[in-house]
Amino acid sequence: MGAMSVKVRMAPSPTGFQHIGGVRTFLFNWLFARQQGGENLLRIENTDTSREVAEATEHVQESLRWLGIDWDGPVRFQLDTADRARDLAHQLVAEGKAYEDDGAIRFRQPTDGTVSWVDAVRGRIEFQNDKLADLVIVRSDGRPTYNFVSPVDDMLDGITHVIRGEDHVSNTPTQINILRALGADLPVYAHVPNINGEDGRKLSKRHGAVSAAEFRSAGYLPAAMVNFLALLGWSYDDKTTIMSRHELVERFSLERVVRSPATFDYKKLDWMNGVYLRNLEPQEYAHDLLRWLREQGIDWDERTVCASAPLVQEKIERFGQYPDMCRFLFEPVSPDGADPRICAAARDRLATVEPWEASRIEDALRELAEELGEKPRAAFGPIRLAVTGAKVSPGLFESLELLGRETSLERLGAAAAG
RNA sequence: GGCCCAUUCGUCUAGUGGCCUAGGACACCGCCCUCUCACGGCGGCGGCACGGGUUCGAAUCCCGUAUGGGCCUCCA
Repeated sequence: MGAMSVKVRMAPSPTGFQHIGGVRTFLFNWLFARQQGGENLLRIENTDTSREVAEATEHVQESLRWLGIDWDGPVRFQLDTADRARDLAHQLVAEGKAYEDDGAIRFRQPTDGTVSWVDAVRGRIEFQNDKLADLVIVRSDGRPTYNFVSPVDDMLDGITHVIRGEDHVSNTPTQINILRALGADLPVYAHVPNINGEDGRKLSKRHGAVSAAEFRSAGYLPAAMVNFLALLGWSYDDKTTIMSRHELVERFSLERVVRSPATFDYKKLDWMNGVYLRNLEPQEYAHDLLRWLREQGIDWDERTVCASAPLVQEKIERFGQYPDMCRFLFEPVSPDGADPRICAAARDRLATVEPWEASRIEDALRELAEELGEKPRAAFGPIRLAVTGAKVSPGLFESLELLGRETSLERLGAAAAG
């Protein structure tokens, strides 16, 4: 047969929410597996089977599904191999490669020489064996520990490439020694850099959104998230930034993953999401927007939402900005501060516009502005305020058309009276 | 404290000894467009952490220092 095929794994901890940094690491696993035509497993690193774990597990899957990061075969659980790991630990004891200590079992590290490996992203890394502590591999209560089960599972699953966060670099020499003691082949290790907040510390709540779910409810598109995340610690060349999922799969390589940690740039994500939003077909944009609104529990009229979609497509970079921008189409507004004189004149002029469509409305209002001796900018401001209740809105004429003559005149009238 | 890792514009990065008076993108600033906000166009600001080597030549190689991070749990 051909060369051994690639098999990687995504190994989340069931913590209740999926950190975006973890997602990035999973994305690298996924990109690598898909590009190599290999397998990508999902293995939950659980140590118990509580209801919380079950919910967290479901949450992880939901986040990955949202982003289109799929996995092969059933979801695996670290706990499932606990018995097997325990047996292997006893085998190591029998062979003198581990020993009992206060009821626990400790792995006996080699006392001299070095352990090293050629990391697929960081190059050669070497540790002195005598600096490695004898690791507890089975607790006194019989539960195997993470740093034992993890390599054991990798061995059992036939993992060829361990792609994980750089915080595992220090665990690697011990895991390698364990694998060797077990007589297993070593996988290729690839330690990818961390993602930090602006202060150089681990990305956390105080920096902004951190979980996949938060980005979802803020109105980011999966394709934009994937593109952005892929570029955090990896690049294709010196000028390409917008890449489709397909292009990413085609171009990804571990060799081009950088070694230094990256800072999460929310503004760049916003920009990129805007690019993706603007590139959507109008139909698709309206559809995605509507779906997002429904996910948020906002039940604004579907036809109006769809009709307003083209008005905002070039104006917002996240769906989360839509409600504030278009609320006036669905809820009453308060026209505080709108110049009564202009609003009254606009109401009178608009009353006879026929038919009620943007271009006619525009003609009428421009004429009016000229008659009033006002610059368009000065004349339209009060009208916008009266009709949309805000200083920023979609195009004024289109907004008026969408709102309808009746409501528009009402609002103008209210502002004229106020 | 010990071990390991990292260090190019504010941010993500290109760069693997001469193509670099260091390129791109985001952000920022200015101008243009313009009914607001955006979009788009044009221009600008801005960086090789520091110090020693090696070399005809260093962002690129070596050593040291500084700074930041990770691990050192019967956590994962």
